[in-house]
Amino acid sequence: MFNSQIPRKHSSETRSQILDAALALCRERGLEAATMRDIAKQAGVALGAAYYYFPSKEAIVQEYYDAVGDEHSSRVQSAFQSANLDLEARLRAVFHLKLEILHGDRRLLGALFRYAGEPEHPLSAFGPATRSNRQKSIALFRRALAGEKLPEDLAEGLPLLLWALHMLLLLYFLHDDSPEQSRTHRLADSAISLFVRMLALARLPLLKPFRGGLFSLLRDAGLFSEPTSPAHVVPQEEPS
Amino acid sequence: MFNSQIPRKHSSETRSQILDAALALCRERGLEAATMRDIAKQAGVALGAAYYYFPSKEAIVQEYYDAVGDEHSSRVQSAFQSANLDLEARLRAVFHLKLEILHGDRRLLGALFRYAGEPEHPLSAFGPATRSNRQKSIALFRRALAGEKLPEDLAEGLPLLLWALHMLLLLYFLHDDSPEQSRTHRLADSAISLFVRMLALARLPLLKPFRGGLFSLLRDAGLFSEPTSPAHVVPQEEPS
DNA sequence: CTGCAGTTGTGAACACGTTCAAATAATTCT
DNA sequence: AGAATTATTTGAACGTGTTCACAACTGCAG
Repeated sequence: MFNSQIPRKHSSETRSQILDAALALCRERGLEAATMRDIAKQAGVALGAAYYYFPSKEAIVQEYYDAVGDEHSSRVQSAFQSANLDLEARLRAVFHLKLEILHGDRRLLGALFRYAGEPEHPLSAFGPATRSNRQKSIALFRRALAGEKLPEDLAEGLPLLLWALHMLLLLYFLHDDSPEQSRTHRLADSAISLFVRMLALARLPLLKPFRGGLFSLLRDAGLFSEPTSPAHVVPQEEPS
Repeated sequence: MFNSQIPRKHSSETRSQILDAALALCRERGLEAATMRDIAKQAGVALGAAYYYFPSKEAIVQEYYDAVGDEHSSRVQSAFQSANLDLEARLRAVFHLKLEILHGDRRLLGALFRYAGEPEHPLSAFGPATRSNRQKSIALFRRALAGEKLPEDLAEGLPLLLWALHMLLLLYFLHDDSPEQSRTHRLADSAISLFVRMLALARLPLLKPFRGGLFSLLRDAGLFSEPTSPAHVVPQEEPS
């Protein structure tokens, strides 16, 4: 009553009925072909009800992305706890677990990049509105690198770099029509192996200036400041 | 009469009137806000006429992308001929000329990535339908690298890598709200400088296995086969 | 029970991109 | 020239995502 800041609860099961119907139809027919009217009908509600619970059609699949992120975090955590993995194995876990979760949902994933080039759009994968998701994903890579005794500059830059690599891999995943997307999995392994070997090399003092160059490049880009204050995207941020 | 294979001419000026109106309105209001009805009205034709000359709204801005590609090729060629530039200067020319052409058209550019994740879409930036454009762009980077006496693997892989880098830079460009996108320009210079220094390093035999790793990674991804036959995307290709 | 306020649900209506049958203009053929 | 064919142009109509004024329901205070 006195604060409407707290996200509304939207109780009742209607919400998940709509969500389930939407995801089922999108998985079956693809994103465009699944119309809001079909979704509402399948959920057993009127068209308007869907818009009572979700601001837009894309917001429904955004919810799916969020769920994927949570599932990914949870599975990675389990994997890291259940065994003592070295760096390469940890990275493989992060990559392959993501691909496993997404397996079979490629049609749903197409919209991931749809608004990538429109910063002001609330569903832009690189925009401010999806920041918390992004940070949660980057944190997984930071955890995979934890305890590797890296120089400070690398420790700060590599998680972001790995996340970017992971986004590129998802893009490839979407275009991969090899059976079971086996190509994407092989590509992930090759890339990780190469990454780990280069990391060993990067520790040599000989390459210090290059690391510095990469680091200041990323810093100048404003990509580091994002976690605490999104410098290059949006200024408004209430003081917590 | 006997062959309708040759792309129809679509004579008359109506076509360019529609194109001009569309680009003007999109530049002014953004892509979504410029409706086909407004475009047709501004061009002084009926709604249907726009669809007689262009298959879709997005196809109009695709035409813009094509024009940008041609303009870019032309300007790069001039720059390379007018002076004897070293590798770094050539790369700077390619990057900055592109940014110059795009300057002021960022709202038009948003759609570049819209279908990136939907391979079957005719406007997917990485799909088969836009292949010739892509190849033209990659050729520019190949030309920038020409005469650098590179090992064969690098000579084949680097143009593609630079093109990918250039796409990432465009993505940053779209999100860059610094005045005149100065941040993007600085980022380009840093990245190019870093690239050139790493290239010198990459020539050392010490790093051969890494080059090989990167090369086979790209080859496995099927990214090389694209120029002559788009292996991983689409099979149908008439024997020329 | 009655009112009443908040929540939940409805479907007509809007603007959009797109399609299409039909109308008109241009060109070619006889 | 007139006829026939093709190229261009028109605007109504379709299906879409989304909005909105309203109806129905729920829980609770009187």
